Amino acid sequence: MEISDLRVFKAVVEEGGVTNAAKTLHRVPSNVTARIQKLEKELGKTLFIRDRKRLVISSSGQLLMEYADKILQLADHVVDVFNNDTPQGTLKLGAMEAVAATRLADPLVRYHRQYPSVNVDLSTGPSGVLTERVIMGELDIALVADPVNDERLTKQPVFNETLVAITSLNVGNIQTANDFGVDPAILVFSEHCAYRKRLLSWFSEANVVPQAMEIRSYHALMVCAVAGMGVGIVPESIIAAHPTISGLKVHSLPGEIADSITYAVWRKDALLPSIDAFYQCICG
Amino acid sequence: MEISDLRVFKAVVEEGGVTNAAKTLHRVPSNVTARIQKLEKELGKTLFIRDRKRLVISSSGQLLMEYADKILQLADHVVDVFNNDTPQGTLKLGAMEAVAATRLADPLVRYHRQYPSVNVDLSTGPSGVLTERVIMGELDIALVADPVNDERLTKQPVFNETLVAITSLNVGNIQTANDFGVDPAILVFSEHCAYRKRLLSWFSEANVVPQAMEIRSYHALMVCAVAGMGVGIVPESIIAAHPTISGLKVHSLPGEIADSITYAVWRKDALLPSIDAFYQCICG
DNA sequence: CAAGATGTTCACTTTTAGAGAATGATTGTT
DNA sequence: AACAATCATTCTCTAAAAGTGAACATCTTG
Repeated sequence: MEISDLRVFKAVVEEGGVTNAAKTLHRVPSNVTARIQKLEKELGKTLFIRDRKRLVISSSGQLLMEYADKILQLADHVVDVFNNDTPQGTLKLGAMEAVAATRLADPLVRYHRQYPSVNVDLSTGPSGVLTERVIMGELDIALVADPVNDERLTKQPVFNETLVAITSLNVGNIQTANDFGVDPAILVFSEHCAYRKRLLSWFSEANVVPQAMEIRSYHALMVCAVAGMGVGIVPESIIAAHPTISGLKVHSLPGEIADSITYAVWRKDALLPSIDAFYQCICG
Repeated sequence: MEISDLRVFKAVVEEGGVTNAAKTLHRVPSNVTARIQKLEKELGKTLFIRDRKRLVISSSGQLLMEYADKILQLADHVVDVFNNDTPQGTLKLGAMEAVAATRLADPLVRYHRQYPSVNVDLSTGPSGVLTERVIMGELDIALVADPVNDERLTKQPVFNETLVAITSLNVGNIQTANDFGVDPAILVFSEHCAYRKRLLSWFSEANVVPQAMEIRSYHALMVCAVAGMGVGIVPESIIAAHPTISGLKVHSLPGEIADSITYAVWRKDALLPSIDAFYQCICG
């Protein structure tokens, strides 16, 4: 039983005969007869009552018709969905924690308002992991910092972030990596965090190897900085998003460390309308 | 897009590759590749991400998978329904009014208890019309009196009815058709009622041409008989079913008129399990 | 009763699906 | 590091199927 068989069957039922069905299907009557007979043989039931050269649908035929209608409706809907450029289905979105915490709320609200039939599935994680998941097809699109160059990916800048160092108030002004004193501790979000790499590269220029502490939330990270546990590196926007934390000293960093661009990355061959629509949404 | 295409697609997704899918489908890998490519070309989307000779389902593929699952489930269910001999669907049942009024309640309750997934659609009407509707496939099975012989039909006796004449109390005993007096009126259910024909044939033997009044309910018919409007012919069971009506005089009729058999009739080529099950139900 | 429809059959052509061997790229093993 | 195993794909060839068109039997209609 194939979808085309059901199309023929439905045509015969609706057009009320082989001849008319053949006309609407742009087929020849003998072909229609053959396919109906094939269906009847396959299902082991007579689908039509032959009443003096006229076909009248039988009870078995009506039973089949119920299913055929549903199946054909689904099949037609599939090609609709694939041809229409209306975003739908599930958008698997990835974002760094910092982005998810500060930049994502507004675009997501707009996106959902504009395309309510899209279900957004958000994962957070470090940039490298997110990018890999995009390449592997586990994510549709991700918002990451410092993405690798990969010919399979499209890469578009979406946010400019300024990274700052944060410490407690009793730390003096910072000009170079040496100003953190001997054996400094740094507070980082995760082992694979892109911002952490920048901080480390700054320290390594000054031949300082800091001790790293992983803290799994930006809020906690700031609290730890206030408590004098070490120096953290966060986007400026994170601080703006947590105005309730006081006793935090914010240090500017040199441009090559401070200026970070968040990119949207997605596979070049992933042409789902929901992906494109999301990118439009995050730009505008 | 055919159902077999979706089967191949689903196998590739579930088995995680062309090779294993080919194995479970008892096909050759090249064939599986070809059908996936055919699907991708047809839908205009890449269904799988080719990651160094490995296939990973893409977002478009997942979207298709949702539909494919539903379609395949329906398709499999169809063959289940047609192969299984479990009654289901809609049973289009026809019955004479007299049968529907008195004999049908019990079997229908039993039938519905035994096969709750069958929806019964009951029509009433005169025997000739019901029989014709069975032949035309509009009804699955009908309970009728005096059915025509038709080679397309199976005919099985199910009830023995005894027909009686009913009049008001002031009518004397009836031996022959002459005993109704001159210019008698007869009360009949409908123009095409099988019982009416029997009554008329009895009168015609006595060269009496009665006036016929059509009454569309057996209850009303009995009330009219009590009121002395004429003589009615009804199955004995109808009287038993209306014990509240008094003042009714019941006259036995000669055997050849009185003895009526109600038959179940259905098309020989209508092999729906629900039909067979109903016949079993009405016998036992 | 003739003329037109209707569904079916049959012989034939065209299209499509499937098999099988070869290839190139990748992974796992020794 | 070399080698075998695995995997998806391409190509050619064969088998199966879908489709065509003419002929036919039956039924309906004017």
